[in-house]
Amino acid sequence: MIFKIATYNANSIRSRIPLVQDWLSRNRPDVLCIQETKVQDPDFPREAFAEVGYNVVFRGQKAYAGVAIASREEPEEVSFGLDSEPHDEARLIRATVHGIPIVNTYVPQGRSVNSEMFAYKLEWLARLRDYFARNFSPAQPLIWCGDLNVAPEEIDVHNPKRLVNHVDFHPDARAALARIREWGFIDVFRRHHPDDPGQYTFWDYRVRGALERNLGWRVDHIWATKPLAERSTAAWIDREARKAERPSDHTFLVAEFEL
DNA sequence: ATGGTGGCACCGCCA
Repeated sequence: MIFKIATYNANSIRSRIPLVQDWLSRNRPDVLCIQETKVQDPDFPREAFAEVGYNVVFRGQKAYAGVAIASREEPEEVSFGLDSEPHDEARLIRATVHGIPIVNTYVPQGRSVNSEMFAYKLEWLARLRDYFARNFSPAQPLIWCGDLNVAPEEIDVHNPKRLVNHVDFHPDARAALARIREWGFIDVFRRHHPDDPGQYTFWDYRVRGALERNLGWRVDHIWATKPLAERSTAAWIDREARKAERPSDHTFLVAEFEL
């Protein structure tokens, strides 16, 4: 079978219900990982997912962060948060779907390089590496996806020289991400698009004409351990979804695997 | 040029 997984930073799931329902109906992925749901669990619009044939598990809070995994099959082994303090349950959700463990994260953005929040981001990535090492093996199938809030390489931002002190492209953030990659992940999108510049998943609302001028960032990712990455058959960014009515500032990233 | 837009909170915070 072809196993199709997608990731999407919704920037409020309640604001994005029509867009997400339409996208799920047209694309029918096995799994959609969502970040920045921005809703407390009792108010999560689970019925909107059921209407288009999806189960959904989630953990959120008021106003910020929040993660969810929607899937056609019932998810197994669902858990929330890191395995060290603070758990940050609204930033990490894990589930097994069709036998494949999936970790969906909304990595802390970090605000500015000199802030405590940036130090927290770097610690968070280091703790996430430990989480993978304690709970999984790079020899087993595993998908890590989500808004990782890091553009890994120069090719992944529109102006690498100017953005070097941005929290999503700072050398320390890139090094922290590389440490996790070295544990045993392959960047599935890049595997299918080597040396293909201008492939972005996020265009800042605040930059005038950002999408048209392609002033974007590739900060949303689908990574897989080697045994699974070797089975990936395609990966693409759905740029059209960023042109929808009331779009998120991010768009959908999709990958397919032959299982 | 320390803005701009968008979302959700509530009268600012986060991205």
